[in-house]
Amino acid sequence: MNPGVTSLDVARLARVSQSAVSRAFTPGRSVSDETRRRIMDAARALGYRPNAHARSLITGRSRIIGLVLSYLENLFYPVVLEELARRLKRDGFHVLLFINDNPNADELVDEILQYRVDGIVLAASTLSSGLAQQCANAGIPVVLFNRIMAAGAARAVSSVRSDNEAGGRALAQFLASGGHRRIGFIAGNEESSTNLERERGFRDGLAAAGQRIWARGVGNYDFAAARRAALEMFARADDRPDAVFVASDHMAFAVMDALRRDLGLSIPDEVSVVGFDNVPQADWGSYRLTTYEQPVAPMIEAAVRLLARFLADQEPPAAENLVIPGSLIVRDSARLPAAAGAAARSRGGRRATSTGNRP
Amino acid sequence: MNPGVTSLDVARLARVSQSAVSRAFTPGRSVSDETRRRIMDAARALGYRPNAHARSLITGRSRIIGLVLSYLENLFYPVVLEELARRLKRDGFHVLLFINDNPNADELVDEILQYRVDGIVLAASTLSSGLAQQCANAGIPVVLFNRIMAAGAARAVSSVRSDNEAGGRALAQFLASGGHRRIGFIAGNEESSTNLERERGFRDGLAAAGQRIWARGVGNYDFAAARRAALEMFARADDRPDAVFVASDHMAFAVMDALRRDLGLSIPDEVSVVGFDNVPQADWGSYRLTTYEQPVAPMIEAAVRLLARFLADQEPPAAENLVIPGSLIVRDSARLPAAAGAAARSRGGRRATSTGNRP
DNA sequence: TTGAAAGCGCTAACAG
DNA sequence: CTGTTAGCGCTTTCAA
Repeated sequence: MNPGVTSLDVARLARVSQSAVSRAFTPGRSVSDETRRRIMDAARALGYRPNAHARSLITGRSRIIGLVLSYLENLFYPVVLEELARRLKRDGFHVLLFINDNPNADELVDEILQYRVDGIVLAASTLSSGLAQQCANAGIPVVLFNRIMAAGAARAVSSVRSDNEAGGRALAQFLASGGHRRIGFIAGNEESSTNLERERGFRDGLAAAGQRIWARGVGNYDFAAARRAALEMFARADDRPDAVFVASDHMAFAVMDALRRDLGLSIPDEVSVVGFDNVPQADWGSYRLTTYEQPVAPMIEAAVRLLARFLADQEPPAAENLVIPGSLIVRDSARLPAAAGAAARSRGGRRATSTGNRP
Repeated sequence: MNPGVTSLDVARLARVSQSAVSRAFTPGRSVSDETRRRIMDAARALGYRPNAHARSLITGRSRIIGLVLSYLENLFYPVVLEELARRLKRDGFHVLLFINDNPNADELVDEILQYRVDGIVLAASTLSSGLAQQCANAGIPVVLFNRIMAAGAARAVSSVRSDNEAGGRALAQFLASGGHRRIGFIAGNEESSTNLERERGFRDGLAAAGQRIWARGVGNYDFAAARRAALEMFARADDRPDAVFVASDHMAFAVMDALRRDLGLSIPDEVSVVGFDNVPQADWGSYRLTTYEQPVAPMIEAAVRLLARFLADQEPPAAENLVIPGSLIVRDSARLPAAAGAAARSRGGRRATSTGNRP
């Protein structure tokens, strides 16, 4: 037990001043080897650890980053969370979690601000932009992850996202060149920037191939809703889509299950399905989902750098809206373009970057 | 912008003392309505929020709970995380995340202790018990979630887990009465308490039916390793298991995919598969996994109460090791006992509690 | 109910 | 390199 061992206790035991103890525990401050040793011995004997709250009170930095999420069932978010926590740990930061699915949450702002987090990563695609704005106004750096501010909102907020439009376009082109002629789309949350961009890119891509969306449903980024949308879209046996782009992998799994189990359709022989995100499950044997990858690690890296820039600069730097290129991940859930077919089928899965190839 | 608005600023604007401001922001402290109104107006005008670090410095409580996890790919952990964060939020606590897969992590202890968390939930099944012990020694309440201390370790640490043994037993009994005679087992991490208990229960259940484990593999709670274990276990086409219990759902998905896709086996006609956890994906159409549920919400509730008791008491209460009963969730991945077969097959899924039935 | 004063544990100036 | 001093923003006695 060491209830409340303070730096002063350590100082006394080591027969040095309190400041010496502080220095010994602050990397980069100069202390003689001998003094440091005495201090560390004393600290160990007493079980002393610096109090992060007291430190943050005076330094003005908490070394805590707030992460705001709305739900975790879609594995994309746990992946983001894990990646972010690991990345921040390297820089000595920690993640304080805020889970909130209430779109307009004033009290959430209060909570975040009370902890004096050094920055916020907002990865809840359905949360109002107002939250980000309020935090930014309070002087806290905010990075929107996998989303952008609603139109017209202030430009003090940065964002990192993957290239949703290019992804939608690549998927459209892939389906079109695969010979599909009745291509459906199942949307996520229709107001979300992710869905808007993916759908726009998809429409553009189809248009370039002389096609348009043949059928459209809304899944709201929800498993059950996506299932219902798919069932409805494929209800009429005579005039079905021959392919669907589902706006997230998580919904795509629901769609694949519905198509196969409820409707007895074979994928990709009777219908092709493609998704977006490339979550780990997309590679699972039951799905082998062709999808567009969101490169989480580079996105996190970019977000952390944005935050770091804020913390380093006196003046808040201008907001940036970063777009990280992703890549098309070809697996087995969609019929392949004729040319690529034979070649790719014999390999396990293929990656084709929309902005050039990666090894 | 409100860089550093303090309670003193608010006090001056509201023409009251700093203490009055403090009281106004502390639920349950007495302030006159008039004074409170003036203070709140001033606070709003200034954009003031109390500084949680300063508060914690003097109260000795941070209202932060540390959650230690090792990885999130198994959806069980995101579910736990989300449930815990939501539950704690109700009591005004927040979750500080520590992701760590290094089994013996002294510096992790340092990090946790520096933040003066009010309690720790340790849900990393592979992390050494030493971590928990050190935190407990430092006077911080620790609750082990879904695991227990290694044998012989101190008893100052509480734990909450589901009834792994009963689960293993129920699963064994279910498979045995389903007419299976060559029953395999794929273990998780062999040192983990979860695996030990599940395996023990499973062996007991088989023994009660006059059987023993026919084949055994190790999946280490890892997707790829489980796949390999399954492939190896089923390599000899002539003498295969007719059922497998896989120690976690997450591994069970890998096993099902391997069995179906690589070996062309039909589930449950040629082989039955059962898992443990009942993660959301177990209900997905491609798997429809029969499994034993870990009742996360009650487990979290129990964990939070344990923590609350610590915080309320002066003397740390005696450690408790709580076991929360779970239930068998019958779906379609395993052949049913003959009697139950016809009845259950026509419904979507069945729940049979090991300690009596639930609606 | 309210205010004045003290101090939580630490770091940052500044001298030496 | 080291110590002294002051004070981060808050809550808490204690008196009034």
